[in-house]
Amino acid sequence: MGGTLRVVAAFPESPEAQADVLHTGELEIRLAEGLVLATGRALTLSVREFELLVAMAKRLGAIITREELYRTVWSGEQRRGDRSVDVYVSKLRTKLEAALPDRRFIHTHPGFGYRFQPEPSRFVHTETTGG
Amino acid sequence: MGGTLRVVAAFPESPEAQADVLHTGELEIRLAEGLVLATGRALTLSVREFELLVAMAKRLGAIITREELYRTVWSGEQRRGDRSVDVYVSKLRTKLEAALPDRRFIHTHPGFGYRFQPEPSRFVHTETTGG
DNA sequence: CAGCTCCTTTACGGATTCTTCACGGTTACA
DNA sequence: TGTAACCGTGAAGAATCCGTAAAGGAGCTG
Repeated sequence: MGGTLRVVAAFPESPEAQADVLHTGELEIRLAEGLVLATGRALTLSVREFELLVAMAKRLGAIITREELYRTVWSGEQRRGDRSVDVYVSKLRTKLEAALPDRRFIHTHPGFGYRFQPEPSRFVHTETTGG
Repeated sequence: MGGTLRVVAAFPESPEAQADVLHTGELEIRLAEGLVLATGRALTLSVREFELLVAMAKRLGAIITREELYRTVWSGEQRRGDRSVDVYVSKLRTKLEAALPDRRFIHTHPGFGYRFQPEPSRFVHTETTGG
C-alpha cells in the first residue's frame, strides 16, 4: 500500500555510508546529484524544490511541521506568517502531478503540517455526475 | 525512451580493456580517435568540445556540476565566476543541434549543473496548463 | 606578415528562481 | 450556520542563473 522507502547506500560497508538514493513510489531521488527521476524520466526541480522534497521523503509517512521543514530547507527560524513552505509545497505538487498524475505524494494535515507518502490519487467525482 | 549507453571495449578479453567507443542516441564517440559521428557523419569538434562531450557522455543521465566538468576537462579548480563550461556547452549544443535537429542532448538543471541524455527535441504535448 | 582556428574572458539580456503579498477557498468548532 | 484560523496558489519585484555574442591573445601555416 502507501509506500515503502528504500535507501541505497553508496558504500554499504563504510561506516560513513550515507544514503545516496531514495526510492519511493515511482520516484528515484538521487541525493548527491540533485536529480529526481519519475518512472525513469528526469524532473527539473529548483534547488528549494529539491531540498524540500528530500526533507519530506526522508521522513516518509510522518507528519512534518512547517517549522521543521523551514529549519531544514531554509535554515533559520521561520518568521511568523511566513508562507514559503506552503508556496514551495504547491510548486512541488504541481511538478510531481505533472510527472505522475496517478499519484499523490504530499498530504496536508491542517493544523499539523505535511506528510509525504505515495498514494494513488483519488478521483473525486463531482456532485453533478451522480456519484 | 531516454537513452542507453553502449560501451564498446577495444579488447574485450583484456583485463585493462578501456571503453573505446560510446554509442548514445545517434552519436558515436570514438574516444581514441577524438572522432564523433552523428548518424555516420563526422562532426568537427575542437579539443575542448570533444572532451566536454566525453565527460558528459560517460555519465549519461546524471547531473554533473560545472565544477566537476571543469576539473575533468580543464583540470584544476574553477575560478569563481568562470563561465568556460557554459560557453563550451553552448558551442557543443550548437554543433549537436546542427547535426541532429530532432535531438536534445544537453539539459540544464538550474542551480545544479548539466545532464547529458538524448531526448526528442520537441514534445508535442497537449497541455491545458498553458505556457 | 596575413589569415585561421582555438581558447579565454567579458558583457549584455533573457530566463529562472526566490521571496513576499494578497485573495479566495477550506477546515475546525462553537 | 457563522466565524476565525488555516491553507492553496497566482502574481509582482528583486535577485540569481544561464545563453551566447564578441573581443582579444596565442599558436599554426603558408
